[in-house]
Amino acid sequence: MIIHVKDFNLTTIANSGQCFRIHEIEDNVFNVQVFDKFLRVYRLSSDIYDFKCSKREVEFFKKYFDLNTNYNKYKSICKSNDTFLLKCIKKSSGLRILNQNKFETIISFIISQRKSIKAIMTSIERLCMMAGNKYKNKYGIFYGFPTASQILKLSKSDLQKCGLGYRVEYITNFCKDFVLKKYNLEKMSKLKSDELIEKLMTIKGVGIKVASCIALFAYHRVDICPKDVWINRVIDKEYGGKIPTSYDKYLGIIQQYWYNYAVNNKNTL
DNA sequence: TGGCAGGCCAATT
DNA sequence: AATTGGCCTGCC
Repeated sequence: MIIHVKDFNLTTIANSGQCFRIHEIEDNVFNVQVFDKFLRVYRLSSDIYDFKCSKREVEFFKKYFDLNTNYNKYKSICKSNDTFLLKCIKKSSGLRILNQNKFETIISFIISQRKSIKAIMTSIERLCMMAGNKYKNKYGIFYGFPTASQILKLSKSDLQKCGLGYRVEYITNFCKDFVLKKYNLEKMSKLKSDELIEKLMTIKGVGIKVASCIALFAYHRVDICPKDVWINRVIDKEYGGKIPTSYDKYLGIIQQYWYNYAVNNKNTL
């Protein structure tokens, strides 16, 4: 299915740190995995992509990639004298905040703490191979993201083989609570952003940073800004330690432009 | 090849 | 309220 879309760059998104299962396997060819779904994507030109899936699934993935949103409304919040942000936006065109699977995002960002993106990807891939559904298509063999009960079927030593370390108990704790329906992830969509963060932080192993990532990347709370070392560095060096309050409404989006610029220009920050 | 990586928690001031 | 040590492991 051919998709015409402006301001969408899958390479930038794959490296944006918000997702861990989008791989550019060769130039302009992508494997996209979202929970138990697989999508092959070909980039035909900067504005034309070929999504190899049914018409119905296209709607799912358009929502996933947030393609029904015009990002100019976010970009226009940038103050005209904020040359740093202007530069970030310019260098990060095509970036989008995904609408990710909530369960997968919670587990993934619990794993993310004190790990590099590469190490996160390795851990998640192993976890999927070990516990997820195996399926085959003409593009190869793939593994779905495991459900809570699939994760709970693994022994502690199996989980350790995924390189999860001390996070194992965080993950099994949450999976147990989840199957007991202590958390209704869909119902939590109704919470206000601060209440959502508070609720997410009741999960053991989820602090303010991980909760903010979940709120932004799975609940699409574009006002929430996860603050990692790079964002703190940007705030310190470019804004004298204080973020302009006029960005509040879309701070999560702004953060993503900052982050993308920062990690690609580590020497300048 | 040691130090660090996109934190969190519990204990301590 | 703010600071500190410990935690597991993979990666550069």
